[in-house]
Amino acid sequence: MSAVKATPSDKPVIVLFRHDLRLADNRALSAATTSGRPVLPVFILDEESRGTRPLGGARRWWLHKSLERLAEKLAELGGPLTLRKGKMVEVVKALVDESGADTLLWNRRYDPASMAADKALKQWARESNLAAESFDGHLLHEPSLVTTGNGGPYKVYTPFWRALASSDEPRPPLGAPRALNGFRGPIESMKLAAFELLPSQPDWSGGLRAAWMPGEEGAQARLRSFFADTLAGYGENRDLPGTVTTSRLSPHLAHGEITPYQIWDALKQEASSAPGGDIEKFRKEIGWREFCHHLLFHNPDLATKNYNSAFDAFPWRPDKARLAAWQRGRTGYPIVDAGMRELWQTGWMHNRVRMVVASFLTKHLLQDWRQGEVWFWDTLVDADPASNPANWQWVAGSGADAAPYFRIFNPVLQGEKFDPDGAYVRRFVPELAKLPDRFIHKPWQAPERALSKAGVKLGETYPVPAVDHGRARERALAAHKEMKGDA
DNA sequence: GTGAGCTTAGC
DNA sequence: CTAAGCTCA
Repeated sequence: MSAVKATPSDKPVIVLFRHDLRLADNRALSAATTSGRPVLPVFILDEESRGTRPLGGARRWWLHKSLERLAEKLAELGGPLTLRKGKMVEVVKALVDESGADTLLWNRRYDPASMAADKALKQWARESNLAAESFDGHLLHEPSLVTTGNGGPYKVYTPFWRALASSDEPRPPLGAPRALNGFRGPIESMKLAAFELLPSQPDWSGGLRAAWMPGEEGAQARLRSFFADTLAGYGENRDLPGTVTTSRLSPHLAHGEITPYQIWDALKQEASSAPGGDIEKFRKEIGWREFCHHLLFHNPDLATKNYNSAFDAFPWRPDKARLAAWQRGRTGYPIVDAGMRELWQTGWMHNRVRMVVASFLTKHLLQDWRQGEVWFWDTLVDADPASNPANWQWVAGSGADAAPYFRIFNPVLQGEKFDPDGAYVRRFVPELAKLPDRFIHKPWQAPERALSKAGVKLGETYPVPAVDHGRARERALAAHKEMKGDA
């Protein structure tokens, strides 16, 4: 807010929206509105700045829907959203020229390309005698400020979490501005449709529309229903994909429709009335999100480079047919196929199943984790530049604080343990729906009579397993030995 | 230097 | 029961 006060003028203030598509707990927007000066809210679709990773299809759909809602709400407040396309710095320069603005405000981003673009923007503002100020909102703790006793980055989650727990309590969230003194000058805005964020032919977004309500109101509704229906028992139930057992807040967080400060505060209030392990368990998940950003901050190549460089020697076996079978949910392992189909249909996958499918791709099929990371990036509505690569590397064994490589998930046991009645498999792999519980996770073991009664013809209506679990496991362990040089 | 402790399990 | 170092204070 200091940047605004330090520059007494009636000139407009530009507020940049990026992945902070909300009015509440938006410090940049609040700083602008409380200044009393004309406010020009802007969203720039930047797919050109150096190093920018183009958004995947699922996030593009979400972005369209969320911008639609944000624009409506800003218009109601009196300051319509201006849409532009191009390199962040160049477009802002043009907008400053057109509007006469002398102040730029934004909420900070933390992926390497975005940080570089924002740094360049601040540099240009300084050289041009413009005020520029950035604010927190996306993370509870600045990744650069969390350090070990030696001043280095953390490599293990638990000490990182302890460090967060012993640091300052996150600030309370801000409310939404009640009014907005919108800039009145003639500023041209692109039409949202011109961003071309929605799928054209064919329109695959029906499942996404049915599953989600993008936008700030959808995020708050999700938070409320999580607290009302799911938080009690979260610690125990969160591993069960068959019903709603997790918060499902991730896409809202990824787009900044809700902030971790708002969630943290809500948890705190809930804890005062109903203390319990479930709340702490969920806090730790917020902690993992922070840890992933910490890892990305200190390892800008996290999405493309093995965190543990020993894995550079891992003998992956690239195979397009196997990759395609995994992507389309046709591996012959029901829990894997259900997960991949949930992803394809809804743009999201339950956390437990993400681990199972990632383990299957990297260990059973020996496909490079980067193949999986790219697929998730394109298909997840919550695709996050930090969480996605960090968790892929965690599963693959190349990441920070990764599980020992020899712990290879058994997709049958995982299915039987976490989807015991097969409800999840039945929903997303309907061709197996009529199989009895005891065969739902291993149809190849079902007697012919049970299969025909359920209308299943292995190899026709549902694939035979792409690999045998036991042999695949031995092959993965051998590959790992080869990597270590003691093959 | 030293010791405690380490998300998610399989055989 | 296995099996791996290695981080962090």
